[in-house]
Amino acid sequence: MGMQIQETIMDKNFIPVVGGVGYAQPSLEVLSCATCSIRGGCLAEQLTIAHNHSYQVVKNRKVLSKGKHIFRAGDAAKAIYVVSSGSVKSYMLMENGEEQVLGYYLSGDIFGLDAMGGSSHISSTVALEEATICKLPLSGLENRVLGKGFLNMISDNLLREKNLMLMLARKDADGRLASFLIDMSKRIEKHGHHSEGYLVDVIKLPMTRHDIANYLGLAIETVSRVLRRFQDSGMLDVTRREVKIYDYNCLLAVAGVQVTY
Amino acid sequence: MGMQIQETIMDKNFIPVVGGVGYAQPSLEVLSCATCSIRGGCLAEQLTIAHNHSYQVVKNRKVLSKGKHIFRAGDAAKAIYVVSSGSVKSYMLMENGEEQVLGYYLSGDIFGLDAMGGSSHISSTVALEEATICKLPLSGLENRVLGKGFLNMISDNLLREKNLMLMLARKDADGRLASFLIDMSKRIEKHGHHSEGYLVDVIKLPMTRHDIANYLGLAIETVSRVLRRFQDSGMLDVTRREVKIYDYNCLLAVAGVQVTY
DNA sequence: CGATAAATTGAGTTTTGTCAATAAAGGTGG
DNA sequence: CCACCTTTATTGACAAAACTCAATTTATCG
Repeated sequence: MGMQIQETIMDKNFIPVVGGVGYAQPSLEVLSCATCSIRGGCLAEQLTIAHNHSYQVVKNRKVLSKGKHIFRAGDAAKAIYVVSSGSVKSYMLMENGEEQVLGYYLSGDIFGLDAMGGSSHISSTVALEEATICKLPLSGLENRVLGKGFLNMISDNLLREKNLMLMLARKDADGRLASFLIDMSKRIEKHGHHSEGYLVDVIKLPMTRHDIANYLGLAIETVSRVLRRFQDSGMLDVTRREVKIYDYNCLLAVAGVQVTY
Repeated sequence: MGMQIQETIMDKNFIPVVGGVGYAQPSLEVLSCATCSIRGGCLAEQLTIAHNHSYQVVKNRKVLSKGKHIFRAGDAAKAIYVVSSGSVKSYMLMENGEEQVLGYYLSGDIFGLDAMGGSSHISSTVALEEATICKLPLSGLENRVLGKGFLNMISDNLLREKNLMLMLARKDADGRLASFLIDMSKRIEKHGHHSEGYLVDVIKLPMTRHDIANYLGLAIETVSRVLRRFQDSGMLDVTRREVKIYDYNCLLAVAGVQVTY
């Protein structure tokens, strides 16, 4: 692909590296695209697949420690981010200071689309654990050409939102937890961290019960109790953040309807 | 604006008309852009503002009677629709045959974005009353240029979804109903159907209690009871589909937090 | 005008939230 | 490395919110 990739300092948090294979500059802070584990190809290339070659693609990659923000609501930013490893939480702060969790992004997920159209982000994003984040500066998103990857990204986003809406509008606490666990399990599996070949699917939840409850519109006590009930039924085992799923089909049944294409 | 507007038959439901002023062909079925009451300019123009003039803009407008579908889930369609008058309901049918209402679109609202990325719509849209719908065929959405209007559209959509999510995750029945009424009131007002200068804001709900309940994730009896309670408190009057709002500020207080820029 | 659909209202049950106490884990500094 | 403190999670008892079932009234449509 005859794409121009250039070293450019974008901001003090994200240190740019040369993309492609063979130019890795390994360090604790800066990683190259060569070590990227994202499957299905690099988003930056997809985003510019129908590109007229007059723009430059800059890829920045950084390791953020737990609790560090990628961006905050109000930040003027026209960029899209990709989780290369670890996990992040997207949330909004309301007038009363309360927080509403909007979603979680795991390895391979794309986030930061809420800045489109507006000049600044409406939500904030924070690392839930040590995470590697790729920043794709999209200055001048206007007047750019839509690649297939871009449309798929918007489409995936819409589908995920519809699923969440469905969950909040139609499901009880059991259904919400089951849906949540299935979603997490699927997404972890998708990106290669799944223990294939085993009967037991073990997932590690990167967020607190408080965050799960907030996201699902439940009280944290309800989250605890439902997980306890799931465990008592033999469907799974929970030990704090670690969940061992024994009966995936049963979990699917409890979750009820899902939205898919 | 040097835009090419051409008469082209797109499908049997939507009969194309010549855009601009002076070429109206009034009939019960076909209306021209000249009679369009959408404020803030035509979307078709905004969508192609940075256009390279090699594509053609086709505008189709049609009056649909109550219960008629604009599109159904699975329909292969790359188009965006605008409500010129009346109202429509967006919903999904789940495996068990149950319906989930995703949203309502009133005069001036844009819908049909769920087809982006995928080759077909994931939701269905039906007229709640007699409605005039403009169809903007966007064949070859890929490789088109993003105008500011397009980005704003996506941005507005995101904001509305965040608000719904917030409502379903954090608000009780009272909050949901209050938010819903405020949202409807605002959107009716925005497009000029508001009784300006009066102390009483009268809105006509185009959907059934069943649809409201479904959308808000409540039982229809709860919707009835909450509206009754609102009426007893003197905040508003409800007579079936007609709502007279006496104390907008009180309604705002009950609704609680809202998401805005 | 009658039949069907939509909306209201009441009674009782279920689900979920709130308050409170306790236990376990993780982090910090001596 | 351990003790301490803070955060996170669990569990129980009770209260509040919302749902279901059922009956009735009121519109709407043919």
